[in-house]
Amino acid sequence: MVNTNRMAEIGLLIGEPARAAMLGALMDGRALTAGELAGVAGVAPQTASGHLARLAEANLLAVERQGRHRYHRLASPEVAELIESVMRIAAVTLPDPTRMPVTGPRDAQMRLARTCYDHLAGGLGVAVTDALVARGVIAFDDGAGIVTPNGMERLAALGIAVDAPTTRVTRPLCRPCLDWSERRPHLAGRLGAAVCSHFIEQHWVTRVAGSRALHVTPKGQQALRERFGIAGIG
Amino acid sequence: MVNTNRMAEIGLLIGEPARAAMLGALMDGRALTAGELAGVAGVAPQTASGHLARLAEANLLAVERQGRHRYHRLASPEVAELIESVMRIAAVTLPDPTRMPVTGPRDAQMRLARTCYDHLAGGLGVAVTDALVARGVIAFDDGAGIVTPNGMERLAALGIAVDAPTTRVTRPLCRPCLDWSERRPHLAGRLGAAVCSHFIEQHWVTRVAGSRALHVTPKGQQALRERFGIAGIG
DNA sequence: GCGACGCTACGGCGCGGGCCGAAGCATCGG
DNA sequence: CCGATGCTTCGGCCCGCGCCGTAGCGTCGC
Repeated sequence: MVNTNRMAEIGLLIGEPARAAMLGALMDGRALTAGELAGVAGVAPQTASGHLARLAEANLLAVERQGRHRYHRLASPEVAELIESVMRIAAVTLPDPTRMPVTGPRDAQMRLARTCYDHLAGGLGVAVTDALVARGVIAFDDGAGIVTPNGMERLAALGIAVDAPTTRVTRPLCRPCLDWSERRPHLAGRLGAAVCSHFIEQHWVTRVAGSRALHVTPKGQQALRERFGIAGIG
Repeated sequence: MVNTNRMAEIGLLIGEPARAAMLGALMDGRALTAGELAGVAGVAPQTASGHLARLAEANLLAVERQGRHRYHRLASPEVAELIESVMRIAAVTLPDPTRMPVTGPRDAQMRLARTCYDHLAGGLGVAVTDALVARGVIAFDDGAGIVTPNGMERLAALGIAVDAPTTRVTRPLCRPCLDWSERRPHLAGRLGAAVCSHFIEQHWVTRVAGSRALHVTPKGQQALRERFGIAGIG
């Protein structure tokens, strides 16, 4: 039997506004310093330090020191999936509709294009996913995803290479990820990460400082039109 | 942007031993009374009542009154997935290995066969899943699952019918579920639920009172051998 | 109607933990 | 070497909340 006390510990770690904000900020998959995380959480550095120590001690975060900075990132894709589950519930089961989050320009940009741990999400993520489905690269069978027999070749033709399976328990190659803004599945898993990396390497998108939002460059808009038949993003 | 405060609320609800125990107990998909849940959590009825009210108010639980009893169940499959995510992290990232759960006879039975929300898990769940893969009914492509083109016919031949897609956002038909004891994926989703229902209706398995564990009947052992080529379970 | 039972509402106790100020350690720049 | 910066440790304040005792409300059996 899974220890329910251990479950409660996990919940308690998420169940504090400052820590929840930190975990949410780390959902872009990058590593942030303790100071930056203190900023997003809106607490003093000492407070943040304590929170981060607890999160790291529980193996939810991985810490790496570089000079006088300490970089923190989510310990594993499994932790990202956990946070994602929480976000999905948080977005859907609002007991009081009046508490809906405020929508501003930053919110709009997030909805248009952003990262979700290590893959594309928002309008861009869904559009790219739809395009890959339409082109017969991947298929979503009612909530589960697969790569079609010759899908890998077509991906290679697009210049997208997927890492060989890691030695550990294999992480899903092609996983659907239902996110809060679009309420529709988009491409996640190892393939989703590869696509996202490719978009960034080609400078089709750039990260917006201090946010999970992505900016689609003119070069990216051109690539989206010509290679994926997508217009009107960015 | 997803409200991080709302995220913290969700975490806080899980982050209390009594509530975590209740949510864990409800992972078998059945509805339990407030009194039963108080027993599971090891707290007085008044305390349990307060917890359940909070969980219901946050839409994590659905409540149904029947006479002088109040039956509580997880509000949705999404909530079950959330709890499952927490369990997965709880089982994997033990900071202190000495805190591993005690293994007893009850634990052994749980590992052999149990329900996971609404589908089969444990050794039985994995064995049945493997058998369905070997018979070409379903396929798991590196973590994502699909039903093969003629898989539905073969399922119908086995007497297993899957409900027509619900009107709401479709729940995955064939989803892999990685659980804590086997560390291997087993069949979940609507199809997993249909398989589990079929096993129970045919009296191949029976629920063990007060537990998520399942008992495999002699009739069930025969069916497993003849129809799925599975031996040595139960 | 009456008692038993399941559950809920209220009040008060006590503990855990979040918060920041002050101080202490490392690291970098000059 | 010295100051600035990033981060952590310690200590004390205080709020939140989990807990149960008591009491109240609805439902069932007789």
